[in-house]
Amino acid sequence: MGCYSTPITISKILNGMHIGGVVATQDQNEKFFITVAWPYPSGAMHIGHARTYLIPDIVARWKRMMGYDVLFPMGFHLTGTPIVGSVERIKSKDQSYLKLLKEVFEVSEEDIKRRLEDPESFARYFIDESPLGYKKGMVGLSLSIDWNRECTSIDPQYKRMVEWQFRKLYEKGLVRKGKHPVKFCPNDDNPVTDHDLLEGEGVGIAEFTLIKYRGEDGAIFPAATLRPETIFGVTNLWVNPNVSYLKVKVGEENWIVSEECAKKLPFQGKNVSASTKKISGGKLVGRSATNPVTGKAVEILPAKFVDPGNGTGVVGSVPAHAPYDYMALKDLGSDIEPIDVIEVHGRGNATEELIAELKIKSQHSEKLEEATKKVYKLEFSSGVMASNIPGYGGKRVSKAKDEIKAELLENNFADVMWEFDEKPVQCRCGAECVVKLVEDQWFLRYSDGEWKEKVERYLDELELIPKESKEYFRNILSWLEDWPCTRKVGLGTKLPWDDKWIIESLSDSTIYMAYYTIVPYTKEMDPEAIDDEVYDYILMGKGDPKELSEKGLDEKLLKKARESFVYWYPLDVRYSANELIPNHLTFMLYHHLALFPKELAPQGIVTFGMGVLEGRKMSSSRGNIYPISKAIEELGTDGTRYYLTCLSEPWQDFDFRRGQALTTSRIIERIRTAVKNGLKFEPNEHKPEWMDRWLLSVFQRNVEEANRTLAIYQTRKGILSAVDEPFRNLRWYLRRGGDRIEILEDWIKLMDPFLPNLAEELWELIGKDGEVERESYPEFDSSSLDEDAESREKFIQDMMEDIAKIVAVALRKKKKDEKKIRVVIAENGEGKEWERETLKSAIPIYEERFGMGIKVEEGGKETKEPLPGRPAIYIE
RNA sequence: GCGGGGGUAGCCAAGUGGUCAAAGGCGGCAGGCUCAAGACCUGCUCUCGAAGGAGUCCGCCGGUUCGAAUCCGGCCCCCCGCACCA
Repeated sequence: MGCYSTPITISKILNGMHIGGVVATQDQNEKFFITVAWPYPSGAMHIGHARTYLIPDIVARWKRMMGYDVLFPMGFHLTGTPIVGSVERIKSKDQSYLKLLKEVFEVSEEDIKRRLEDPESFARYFIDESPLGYKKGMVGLSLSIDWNRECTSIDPQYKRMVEWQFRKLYEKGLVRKGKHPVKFCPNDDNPVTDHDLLEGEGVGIAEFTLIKYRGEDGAIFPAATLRPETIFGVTNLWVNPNVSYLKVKVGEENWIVSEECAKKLPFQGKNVSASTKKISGGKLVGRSATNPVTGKAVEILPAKFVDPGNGTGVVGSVPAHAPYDYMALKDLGSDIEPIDVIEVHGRGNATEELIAELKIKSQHSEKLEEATKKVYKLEFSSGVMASNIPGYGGKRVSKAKDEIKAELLENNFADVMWEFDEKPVQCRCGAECVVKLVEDQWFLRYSDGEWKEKVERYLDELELIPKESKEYFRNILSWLEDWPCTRKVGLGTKLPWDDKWIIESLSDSTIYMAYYTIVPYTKEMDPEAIDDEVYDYILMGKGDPKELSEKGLDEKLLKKARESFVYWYPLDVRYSANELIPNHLTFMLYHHLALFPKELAPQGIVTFGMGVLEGRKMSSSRGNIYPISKAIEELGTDGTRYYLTCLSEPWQDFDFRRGQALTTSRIIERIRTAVKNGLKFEPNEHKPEWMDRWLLSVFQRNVEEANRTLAIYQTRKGILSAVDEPFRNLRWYLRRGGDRIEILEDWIKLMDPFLPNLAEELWELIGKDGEVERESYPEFDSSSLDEDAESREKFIQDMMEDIAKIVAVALRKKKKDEKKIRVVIAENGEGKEWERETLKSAIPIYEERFGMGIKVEEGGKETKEPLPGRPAIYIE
């Protein structure tokens, strides 16, 4: 297999031509600033990444040829924990990870030791050095990136900007401290993300209300519930007679909870004094406790369904609305009557009905789970509080729930604790995770009404592609809450006013597009000398560069940085994955709108669909990736570009199939061959006189379509119009006796944004100097349109199809020897001359195609009269 | 559960009221070129049909309409996101 196009790229690299990239110029043309989500270099660059970076490259190249000053930069995101985690795994000789490095990422034993045992060096390895790394992949794909702007999220100058950004937000009151429950590994003493879990991915955290029933001796039985509104219907409490309970001191109170619960409470901000006083559940049975709201005493009864590992191990019993409670009372033979506190319009008690319907016989029935869910859902969505409930009668359950809970908490009648809504949740280290309440976490206040509204309003001005994503954004805003923006571990920028925290990775990369505009200048600055005033000047135009220069910075450099920012900002289009809409892209809008005037917020967002490989999710850890280096080797640079582009539009999902890619990408070779052959043609006198006009005409239609679709970011349609269609037309033209390829120059220009290496190669081949990419992109010229020529060729093609049908039917099971085709044109048709001339020109291709002689006649005394424009066809 | 997207021929994928048996690509088949293979070129690729026609077809079921892949209602199935994580 040939690397069709790579030799040119490589020769450019050798000639020192900025490794295939393109340096942005500020020529005071119209500017176009385009960025794409920067990669996190924790492994090999694969074909999915390749498409992400290729699509904006096509647009950047097109805009450049359209005469824009284009800025298409690239940086690398190193913030966060995965790289640090990978390095840890190497140090601890994690065999499965080492295997991945060696076998999938093709890292040598030596490089693992030499380069990968430090996070920054690890990242640099996958950015610069690895043959499977990002930069080699991007260069190999001929991406026209301005590498002068390369930067990372841990460059000191970048960190200064993030510090500036956070202090600004802090001053505006948009960052504040708060509490939040998280998944936490007690063994590692660290919060865990879903990614770090052995089991329990996607498990949610549910907030239980602990209702404080006071026992006779003053000890509190905190009954855990998800339904505080049922407190009015509690008839008794449940404990499990077979488990141990502890009396522990929580703050000033004595609580009786299960042993498991006593271990969890300290993680949830409860001040718990250790206690060794065990009480068996059985011993609690028979005691009584007082309902804090109704003041009624209720008895403590035994129930085996009570799970000591969930909540407190103490449960309030609401037989009217909880199937478990109902059955447990039945099992005990108790005469306690259920108390209805929720009504569902138009039906009786849902609990009793379901128990009857599902034929549930005891508290051990498996069907109780199902019944419980149904009752809960029904009563939550369509239930109202019974009319006799003071203060809440008639209120919707969904509303009353929160109000009652708030009231209970306010009166110290209740507390809260968190539990996973599914179990088990197990850390990679094997330990069982707990819910921890992080107390001094910093939050970005995305729930802030004013801030949120700004974003919401801006959505209407923003160009969103595909436009469906606007609905998606709106939906995100409807539920987006405050975002915990700091972490204890990982790479990144320290929170400027509280340096035990590191700014979390999605929060430190919300305005980095602004940073690209100034990298060439900040690189020259001493990071120590950069303070908030410097960024106030560069990004907001405040202050005087002359005064600032006294900090030890070059005044000219400062001015240039400011000019560059002003020149390029705002961002014209942002490319990113649609899975980043719920976080990064939304945050990007928030931060821009908080820090800059609306005019400087990103103008457009294009979101990518998902990619899969051979129908399966791409996954480095499972080895299901197709590294970009391999793609370039097997398909060639332009072959890879071609296949990735025509696979689907950017926002659509795609399935990369290597086998298909191998055959599809052969088009590069076919075009090359066709052009080479086309150059050798001798003038052909049999060519119909309109053929050249035809070729120019249909080519103009391709030009129009290519420009139209690129302008709306439809690169798939774009490549079909710029590459496939002209090629198909060219082949028809040659088949029809065409002999001079007048469109060649423009066609090469047209294909350049998509297949730059092939374009350059052909450009040279046809004897042109310089580079195609410096030429102007062809623009639609309606004066070349030729309706007559187009309808003639259309007529010929339609007739060919009709003849083929008739030949197939007429000659079924017969030999075509000595048969002839006779085409009879209507003699009364106005266009009979036109028809005859057109059809006669096609005789050679018809004869070749059908292997029979063909006659074109007029009139005739056939049974069926031919219609004008619809000649009759006879096989005889 | 909530929200977003989707189900079109062997596969991928265009297609938003008639011009649709449905573009294009891949695969398959046949022919040409070639010593041969690859590449390249041409044609065929739902069923029936001795004349350009007919039938069936776009996840399933109904409806609107002279006419539905396309519009409306209901159902089934698939993918993605639901947060402290890049």
